[in-house]
Amino acid sequence: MRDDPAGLAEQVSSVLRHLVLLLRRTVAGQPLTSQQYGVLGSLEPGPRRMTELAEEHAVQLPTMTVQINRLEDAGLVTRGGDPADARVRTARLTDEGRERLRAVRAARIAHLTEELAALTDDERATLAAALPVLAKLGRS
Amino acid sequence: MRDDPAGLAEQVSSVLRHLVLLLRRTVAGQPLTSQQYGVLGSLEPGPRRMTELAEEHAVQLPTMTVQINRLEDAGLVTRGGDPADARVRTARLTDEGRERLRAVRAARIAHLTEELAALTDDERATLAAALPVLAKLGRS
DNA sequence: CGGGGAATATTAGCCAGGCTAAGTTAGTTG
DNA sequence: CAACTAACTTAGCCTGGCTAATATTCCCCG
Repeated sequence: MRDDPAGLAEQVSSVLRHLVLLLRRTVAGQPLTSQQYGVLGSLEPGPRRMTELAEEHAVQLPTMTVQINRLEDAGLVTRGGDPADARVRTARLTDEGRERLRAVRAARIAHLTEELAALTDDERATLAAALPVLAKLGRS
Repeated sequence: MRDDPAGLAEQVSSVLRHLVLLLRRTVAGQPLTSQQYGVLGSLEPGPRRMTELAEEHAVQLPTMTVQINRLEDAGLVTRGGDPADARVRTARLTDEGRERLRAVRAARIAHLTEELAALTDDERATLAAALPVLAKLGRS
């Protein structure tokens, strides 16, 4: 019963639910919601336009507008424009935003590292082997 | 660099983000939100009390109250009581709720099954091996 | 017993984060 | 140059979290 796709699907579904709850707990109480953290992460390489951000986060444009508004109010990003097209607006990290991103990322990695440290070497190896497979899911 | 917990943590973190987005897409447009689906799933074996449901879903009691209110309005669950303790209230699936749960679950499993069918046997085996490890994360 | 604290739920009011619809401003094109 | 399209923003609604404030009911101890 473990190698048929349908049976496996049920197990995967159940594990995914568990991981979602885990992530929720990991994020609770941090100074950034996971969505805000995600957006900041997208800005790390440099300024991005609103439409790009919305697409990358699988979200409608108005939703991203509001997110950026909040981040701007918090002083973590600033808005800019494109000299070649006055319709487009860009968001860019402020220094404070970059620092905040760094700190939150460090906290998350530390948290996960702790979880992983509780596993055996074998378990970590098994997990590492499966990551590329998980990453493939949904790429179709 | 692949077997130190910290490096692994970064990879896991990234894959988790991907999976969260995948789940979001899977759920979009279905006749039940993932939270409602989750609650209905908890009711499948039989009536449950509010506190139990809240704990199981890692949510405060008032949040669960509201969820059940909505499901009740939708005709998918009914409330009951405990003859032995008049303080407790229980939620139970209606026939319609049971049918809805069945349909949504089938759709989700079908979707995941499709994803999994696109993998090779080896990849499925790798994934299956890693599921118990993933399930262990956060149990500490 | 009976009165007070603990347990169980609910309601109310707040916020984040989705959505669609409608409005604005700037390019593009016939 | 008028009309369409593209890029955003604003407004208004919903779900789903939270805490604080009630109600009820149970239970224990004096």
